[in-house]
Amino acid sequence: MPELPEVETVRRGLAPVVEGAVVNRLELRRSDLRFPFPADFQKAVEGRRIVSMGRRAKYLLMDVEGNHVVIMHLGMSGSFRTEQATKEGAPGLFHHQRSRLERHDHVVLHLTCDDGSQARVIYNDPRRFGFMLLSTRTELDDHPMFKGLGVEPVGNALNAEKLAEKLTGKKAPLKAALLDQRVIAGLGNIYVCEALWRAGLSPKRQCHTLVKKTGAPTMRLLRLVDDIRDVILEAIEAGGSSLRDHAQTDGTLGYFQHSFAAYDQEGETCCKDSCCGRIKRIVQSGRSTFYCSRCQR
DNA sequence: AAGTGAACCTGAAGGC
DNA sequence: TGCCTTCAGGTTCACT
Repeated sequence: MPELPEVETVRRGLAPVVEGAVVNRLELRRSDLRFPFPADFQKAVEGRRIVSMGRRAKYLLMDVEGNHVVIMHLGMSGSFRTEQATKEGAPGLFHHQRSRLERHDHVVLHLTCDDGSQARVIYNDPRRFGFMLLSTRTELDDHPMFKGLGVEPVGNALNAEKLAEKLTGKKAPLKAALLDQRVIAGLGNIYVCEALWRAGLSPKRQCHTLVKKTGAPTMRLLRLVDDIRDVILEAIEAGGSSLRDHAQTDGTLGYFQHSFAAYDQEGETCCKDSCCGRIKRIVQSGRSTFYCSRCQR
């Protein structure tokens, strides 16, 4: 479930539970996900207070007292859920309120929250493309995972001039460039398809055609930047997209999937104003692209 | 150098 | 029912 809006939704779900909480125990139920867990993972986290839960692109960043930062990525199928004991319940009751752990629950954070209640934060990931790594606040920007990462698609970081720079001279299809995390960090297959549909741009169009000879962005690139920003903000607002599993840590579903105009809409009529084309599915560098060949040029 | 495709891993869905 | 194939929100690595 992991493009930027889904990761941001997870961050917002986790923050109120984990911020200010002390990690009593970090339970690792296997030795690795995509990568082995850091050797000193438990030592860095156990007994310490969690300062904040942040995000960069599709990465979750958990700041722990003592300068450590846990870098977390959800891969394709990673999700978090939280369980909290009610404050009213006697401490002993908590044990009975907990659900059983399920298949693919790989990591459990046992917490004492800042209001004194007990909680568990459980990471589940069937495909194990996700990972957890350790860094420090001071070294974070130099971490190989973040070095070379592009700008965030929302806020002031993304602007047409900067994007034009990245696309100049590139013959690659637009779809591939927008998926490239070194260009813009946080977009994935869904939101690239949606942004291109909104901007009326073909995913097959070559990147350099959106840049003037002078290196300045074309009108169409300006439009694309706005559409990227809009679609990401709307998706965050909707709590992300829930496809095969839950997007939110309390088990509720995001609902942006009901707003898809292109993604996973193969065969549907294009709902752009006066366009009555059909959404097609093609494959680009091994991944599905959904678009309307009538209005996306 | 840049661009495409396979690989990593499991589960769900569809066809026969 | 079961078996087989295909596909999935990501990233990296090995080939043209």
